[in-house]
Amino acid sequence: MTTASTAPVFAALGDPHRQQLIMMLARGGAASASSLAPSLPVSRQAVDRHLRVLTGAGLLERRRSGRQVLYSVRRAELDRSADWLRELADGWDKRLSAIKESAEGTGQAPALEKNPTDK
Amino acid sequence: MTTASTAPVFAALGDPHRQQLIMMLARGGAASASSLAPSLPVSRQAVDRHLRVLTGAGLLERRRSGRQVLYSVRRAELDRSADWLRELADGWDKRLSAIKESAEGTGQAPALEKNPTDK
DNA sequence: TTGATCTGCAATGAAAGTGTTGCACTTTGC
DNA sequence: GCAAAGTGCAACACTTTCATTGCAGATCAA
Repeated sequence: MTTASTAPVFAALGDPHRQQLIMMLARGGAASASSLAPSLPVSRQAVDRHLRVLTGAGLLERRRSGRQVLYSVRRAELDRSADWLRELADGWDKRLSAIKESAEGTGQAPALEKNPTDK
Repeated sequence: MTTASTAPVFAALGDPHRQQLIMMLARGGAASASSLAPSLPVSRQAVDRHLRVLTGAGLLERRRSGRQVLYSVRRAELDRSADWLRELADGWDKRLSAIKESAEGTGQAPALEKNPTDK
């Protein structure tokens, strides 16, 4: 399964400035740190560091174009993380269904209160 | 639109231990910090703090049951974050389509290189 | 009431993240 | 070559996060 490999992606998306940057890139197309910086209340260097964090998480792509470096969105990684969330939610849904069924069968409160890890 | 309100959720999901905890809760049902702690290589207090972070992000629900406190998954918040990701990916897709269309019309490389924020 | 179990909270320290400034380097156009 | 524009990187301060230990308080069963 998709274990903890999505953690860096979520960590990267966990910063408001980085969210803003990736939204700007998704809507406006590829852009450089210098061109994005004026839209944020931080320095050009700080923006570049954020973009590198996003790139490191696999969410962005870097490529050189003349004297500037352009960042653009990598959709695959977005999809992967969305899938992880969906699987998590579905797992929880199955759990709820199983509990409901069990409750209907026995007529009493199910194993929700039970510890999954007794030692 | 869903702006930066999902940032705390992603930040909460950005830690491997917290991912592990929420997966355990989704699969095993509600549980307390004490019962979850033996499955992780950290102390009971550390686990409780992680669970509180997840709760603060809206991902978990706390309720008292006798002498223990049980945490369980709140599906709504998972869905909200998954939606945010999907919108982001879709936005990028639309952008790509527009570029492709523009390229077909003019017969040359489109605005991918252009800065969206000129100042 | 007593003892065992579980939670709540404070203090502490190590580590990582965020943002800044300053400067060097590369590329481009004249 | 020279200047302008853009990127790369290092040092620094500040804040936050992660995890620990220790102890107090609450709850339950006998």
